[in-house]
Amino acid sequence: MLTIPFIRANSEITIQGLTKKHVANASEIVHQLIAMDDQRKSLLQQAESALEISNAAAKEIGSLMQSGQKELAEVKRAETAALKGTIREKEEAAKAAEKQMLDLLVTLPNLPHSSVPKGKTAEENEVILTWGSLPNMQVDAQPHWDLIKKYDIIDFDLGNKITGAGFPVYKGKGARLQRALINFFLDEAIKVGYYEIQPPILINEDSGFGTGQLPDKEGQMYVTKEEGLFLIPTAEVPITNLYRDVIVNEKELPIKNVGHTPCFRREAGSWGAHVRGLNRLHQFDKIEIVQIHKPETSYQALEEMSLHVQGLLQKLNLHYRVLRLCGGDMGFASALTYDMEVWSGAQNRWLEVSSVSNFETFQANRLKLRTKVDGKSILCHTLNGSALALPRIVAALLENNQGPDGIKIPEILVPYTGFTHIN
RNA sequence: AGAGGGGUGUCCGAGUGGUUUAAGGAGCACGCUUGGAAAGCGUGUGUAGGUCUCAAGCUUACCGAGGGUUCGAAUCCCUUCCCCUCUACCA
Repeated sequence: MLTIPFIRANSEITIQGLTKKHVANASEIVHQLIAMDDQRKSLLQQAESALEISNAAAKEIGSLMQSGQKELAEVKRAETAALKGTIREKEEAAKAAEKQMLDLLVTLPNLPHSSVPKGKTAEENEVILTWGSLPNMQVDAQPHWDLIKKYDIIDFDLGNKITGAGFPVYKGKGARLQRALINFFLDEAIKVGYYEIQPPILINEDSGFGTGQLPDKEGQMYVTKEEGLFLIPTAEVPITNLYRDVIVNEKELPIKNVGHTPCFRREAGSWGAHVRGLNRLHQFDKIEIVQIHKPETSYQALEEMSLHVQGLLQKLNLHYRVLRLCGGDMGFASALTYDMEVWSGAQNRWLEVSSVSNFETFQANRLKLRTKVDGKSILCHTLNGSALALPRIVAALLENNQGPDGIKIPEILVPYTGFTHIN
C-alpha cells in the first residue's frame, strides 16, 4: 500500500507510476485521495477538539465529586452530556472518511521502479540475459506428460480420483526426485546465509492483507469453511507476515529467510491449451526466499537474489533466460520483478520457474514492518523470490535429459536422489 | 471439547468507575561522581494520528482485539482471539 504522505508529496510521480502500471484515471484517483485525506483531517480535528473539552469537563466533575460539591458537578454533567452527540457524530464521520480513503488506497498497485519497461503484455518484457544453449533433443523427444506415464512417476489420474484436476500424485522415483529437489534448494539457500523457516500453510485474513493477497485476490485462494483460513498460495505470505507489526532492530537487518511449503492456487479460469501436465497445478511445492532490508540496500539484495536463483539453474544445467517484467505484466505489490524461465525441450517453449521481486515499502506499509534509523521509525523494504518452484523444473529436467537409457539426473542431484537415471 | 484462571509499557508487576497525567521495580540511554569501573545520585526512556516552516510545545487514541454503558473505563457489560491449569481426546 502506498502511503498518503508520499502521495501528497509526490503526486506527479505517483500518477506517472500508476499510469505505467496501467491504472485507468490515475490522475483523478490521486487527486481524489488527497481530497479525501483533507476531509479526514478536518473531521478528525473537529472530533478531537470536542473530545478535549469533554475530557477537561470530566476531570473537573471528578474533582468536584471528590470535594463533595455534588450540585456543581450535576450542573457540569448536564452541560457535557450535550457534547456526546457531537463527538460521536464527528468521530463516526472521520472514521467513515478514513475508511473511504483506505478502500480506494488499497486498490492501487505499487509504483514501478524507474528501470521497469513500459508495456502491457508479457511480449513486452525485456530479456536481460540468456544462459546456456538449447538441449540436444532426439527427434522423437516426448513432452513430460508422456514421460511421467512411461516411467510411472507422476500420476494425474490418481490425483483426479482422490482430489481433482491439478493435484498430481508423485510416486517412486518421482516422489524421491521431489524430495531431492526440495533438500537441494534448501541446502543451497542455507549455504549462502538464509535461515530456514517452516511456517503454517494456513493463514488468517490479516496475513493475507499484509502481503497483498487480500482484499481482491481471495478468488485465487482456497478457504476453510469453518475457520475462514486461507491455504497459502506461496510461502511468501506466512514468512513475510512473521514480521507484521514488528519494529525490527536495525542491527538484525538484513533478514534472510528460506522456507519450503506446498502452495495452493485455485487458478480460477486460467485453464487452457498451454497448461497441460505440470505446467500449471492447484498444488505444488516451492522453496521461497524472503529478505527484509533497509531501503538503501534492497536493490543490491534483489540482484543477489536473482544471482542465487540463476546459480541453482546453472547447477542443474538448465538453459534459462532472465526477464525484467514490464509495467503491465508485473504483480500488484512489486516495484521491480525479474522472472526466470527455463527452456522446455519437448514443448519448445520457455517456462517460468521463478519470480524475484522488490516490494520496497508496499508490503511493509500494510504489515507495519519498521526499523529505527537515528531514532526515527521508517518502513523496511521486503523482497522475495522462488528458489525454486518444483513442477516446471521437473518438467524441464524430464524433457531435456531424456535419452535411450531413460532420464538422466543432473550430477549435483544424485547425492540427493540416490539414483542416476529414471528408467 | 468441558470447567476454572489469566492477557497492563522493553521486561517484571500494582491497579475493580474520578489528581492514573498507568504506582513501584528491573533494564536501557545520557549526565554527575571515579584514576578506571561498580555502587550511588540525577534525568530521560513506547506507537500512531493531528497541529506546527523546523524543533519544542500542545493535543487525540492505544492496558490482547472489536463494540457498548457513563460526564468520566485498564477497571462494568457484550462479542472475539490468545495463553495457563485440570479433565477429555489424541500423533
